[in-house]
Formats: sequence, structure tokens, C-alpha cells
Amino acid sequence: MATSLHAHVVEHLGSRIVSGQVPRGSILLAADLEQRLQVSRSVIREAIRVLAQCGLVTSTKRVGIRVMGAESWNPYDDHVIRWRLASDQKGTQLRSLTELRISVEPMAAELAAEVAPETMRKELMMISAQMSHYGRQGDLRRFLELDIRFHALVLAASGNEMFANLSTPIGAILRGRTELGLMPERPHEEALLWHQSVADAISNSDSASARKNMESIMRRTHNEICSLWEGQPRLFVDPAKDTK
Amino acid sequence: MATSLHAHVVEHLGSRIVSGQVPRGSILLAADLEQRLQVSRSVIREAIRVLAQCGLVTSTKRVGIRVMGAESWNPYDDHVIRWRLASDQKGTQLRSLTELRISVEPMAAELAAEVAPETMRKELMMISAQMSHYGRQGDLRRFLELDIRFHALVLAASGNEMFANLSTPIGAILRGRTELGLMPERPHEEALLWHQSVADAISNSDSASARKNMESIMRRTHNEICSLWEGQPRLFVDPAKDTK
DNA sequence: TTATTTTTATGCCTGCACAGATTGGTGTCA
DNA sequence: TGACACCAATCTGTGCAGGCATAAAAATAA
Repeated sequence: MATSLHAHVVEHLGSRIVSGQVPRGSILLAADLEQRLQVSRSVIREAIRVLAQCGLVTSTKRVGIRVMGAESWNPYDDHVIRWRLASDQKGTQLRSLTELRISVEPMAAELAAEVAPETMRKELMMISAQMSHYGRQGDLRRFLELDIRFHALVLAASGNEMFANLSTPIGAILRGRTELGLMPERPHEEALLWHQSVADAISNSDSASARKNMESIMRRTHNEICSLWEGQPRLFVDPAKDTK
Repeated sequence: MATSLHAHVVEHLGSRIVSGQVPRGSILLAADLEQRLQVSRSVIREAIRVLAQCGLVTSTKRVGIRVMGAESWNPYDDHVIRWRLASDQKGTQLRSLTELRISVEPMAAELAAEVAPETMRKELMMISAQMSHYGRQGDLRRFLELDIRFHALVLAASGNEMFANLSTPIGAILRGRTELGLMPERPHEEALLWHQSVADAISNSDSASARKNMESIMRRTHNEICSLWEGQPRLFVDPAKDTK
């Protein structure tokens, strides 16, 4: 996958920092990394640049490359999200993402009902019909893929690119949920109807109904997986960084 | 500010791409950029790496550095947000951010009432008291700074780092609103009371009231500035990128 | 159409000079 | 003696210049 060399280095260092194998406050030296990873300076430097962009490190002269703590990480960076999901902070990351989607998706549904282009409304209807079909049939694999497409499409149809951009990590949540066996044998009939109702409402420009039914989906989805992060610590980021 | 050379190049190229001066689909050549900007290859390469991370460009062998369209940009990247706010997409960016904060802040207030540490609850009370004071006095400058701190603190107190991370762009919205003269002579008494009520509710762990009052703030804030983006086009990102 | 060669821009490597921050020493003054 | 200001050594990232390797598009041949 990661074909280029520097992408490998980003992956290597990033995953180790996020997992805690390289603790916060550590000082890395570019020259060391060259030797340890057997790559040239240019590769190291480009990788460090990317990691600095993610907030994982800062590099200063005469001191080296300082590893930053989790408060500094960019929680919207796809790399960071992936690494966190693969670490023991998985619960915390899933909770944050879920709280975010619970907040956002009802609004996205409401907006979609107002502004979505016709093609997207039609596609939404098709997808929800197929979801009902495969859901009742108990084909969880196909249902999962349709579910992911459904939510991605609602987010995109809102015409808000910040919403649309959440489809990848939200897809990751949904995949994680079924992989961890948190999905029932076959989807609840209620859930199927709610999805159908969201699609109908968006199709009919009924924004209130779209929001309401999406809220129902969110409530149930939350109940189904909130057990995952029970007892996980929360991350309180002090907003004292204003004091430049 | 941007002390390092490569940061300058990032700034230069990034702002030009976002503003449309370098149109999507353009092909930049590293060798050209070296000459035009009078910097060395390593600087160009590191800058391109950062821009690629933002989704502004992709560089492929034998073809060059391709400038991507707005659908590919990372809408949560601080650079991208800043550049968009400085371009003629300002309206679109403000709308997206506002829709996002309308979705998120009520949930943040609700969570804060449940999980915020004691120090943050107290600070929130202090800030809201000062907001009332300077607000009634008509000191808009101080009120603005307090308002920014208030919302940043609620987001942080939610214990959700994805929420907390939105404080910077949300602060930018609030600043922009007063700069553009969209604020009344002095804050509405209602707004002051709502802020006070949010702080009280969080302090008393009354999550329902915290959400309700924050929703009121959001409703009013939306009405005050939604005129800014009237007629601005929406960005529909087709989620067909799943077809790897 | 299909296979092969050529072209060409990025990816990667290395040696060198510079800038700026930390550290420790030096000297001055109380 | 001890506190403090100043200066120099040193260390590490930053930037520069050039070279070779390689992959993918384009042109050519089969």
C-alpha cells in the first residue's frame, strides 16, 4: 500500500508515537533515525514534516525532534485516527467519533432534505431499499457496505464539505461495530424503517422528518456501542494556548 | 511568523491554489518551482509533502505535481480553513463551520455538564459573569475575547478532543462576525442570560438545561450571520472514492 | 491492437555550509 | 565568596547543490 519510502517512515514513526511506544517528551535525532531506519536524510525530513503537520512532533534546532502529547495531535487527521483506532486508545477514539456523528448526522439529514441534488436523493432511495432487502435476508456483509454508503451519502448530500469529510472515519466505526460482533444477528426492523424514512424524507424535502428519523438511528447506534468505552479516560485539552 | 523557508513556500503555494490563482488540474514542475521561488529542491519537496497532506496536490512520477480540486482538500486543516476564509469562498467556509458548530456545541454543553472537571466549571462561571459585565457595559472588544474563551472552554470541557479542536476556527468565526459589524451595538440581554444559564447548568451538572440554552445561543447566532452566505454555492462531494 | 523502447520528472542519496539555540565558561561587580 | 551578565564552543535542524535510480507516460514498432 504505502509504496513510497517516506510514507513508510511516516507510518512507522506515527504508529509508534500514537501507541505510546515512543513516549511524549522523547527527543528523536534525525541522524539516529537515518541509521535506525536505514534511509536517507531527505526521507527522514519529509516524514518529520508530515508528522509535524499532524501535531505528533515539533522539531527545533539544537534540541532535536520532540514527541508531543496527545493534546497536540490533530484529531481530524486520517492517519491519527487510524493509528488511534489501532492502539489502546481505541475506545476513546470511537467515543469521540460517535459523539461527533451523533451531533452531525441529524443536521446533515436536515440539510440534505433542503439542498440535495436530485441524483443523490434517488440514489439514497435505492440504497435504503437494498438495505431493507439484504437486512431482512440477514446478509450482514452486504448490509454493512450499504449502511456505510448510506451514511456517507447523507453527509455528502448536505452540501457541507466538513460533514462529507467525516464519511471515512464513520465508515470505520460501522466496520468496527460489526467486526466486534456488536451487531444483532440481523438488523432490527426499526432501524430498517428509520433508514427508509430518512431517505423518504430527504426525497420529499421534509427536513424535520429527516432530522427526527436520523436522531432515532443515532440514539440506537449509541446505545449499541457505548459499552465499548466504559471507563475509558477522557481527554481534556486546556484551551490556554491562546496565551501566545 | 512563518520563519522557516519551507513554511513560506507552503503559504505561497497553498494560498494561491485555494484562491484559484492556480487552477485545479494544473501541473506544477518541481524544477520550475525551484527557479521561480529561488529555493532549493529540498525546500520544494518538503513544502509539496505538506500540501499533499492537506490534499491540495498530489505528485506522481513522470507527470509532476497535480493541483487538486476543492473536493479533495482536507476541510479540517487549519491552513486550508485560513486560506479559504481569505478567499472568495469565505461565505462557503463560514457556512460550513457554522453548521458544524450548531451541531456540535449543544452536545458539547451537554457532555460538559456530565464530565467537566471542577476547575473548568468554575472558570466557566467566572467567564460568563465577566461577559455579562462587559457586555452590559458595551465593551465589545473585551466581550468578544471572553465569548471566544467561553465557547472554547465548553468545547474543551466536553472531554471530546475532536470538539475541543474546533475552538480555533470557531474563534475565527466570532472574530469575523464582529469585524464585519454583524454584532449589535451591545450584546442582547437574552444572549447574556443564555450564556449565564449554560455556565450555571454545567456547574450544576444539569445536562438537559446546558444543551437547551446552548441551542438557543446557536439559533440566534445562526440568524445573525446566515445572510453572509446567501447564494453561495454548496460543495457536493461525491462519495465514489470508495471504489478503490 | 499490442508490445517495446524512449523519454522525463519525481524519488532517493550524499557532502557541505549556515543559522540559531543551549551550555558552559569567563570576567566583573557586590 | 557568590550572583549575574556576557561571550564562545557546540550541537542539530535548515537549506543548498548535484548525482543516480526508477517508474510511468508517450512514442514507436510489431
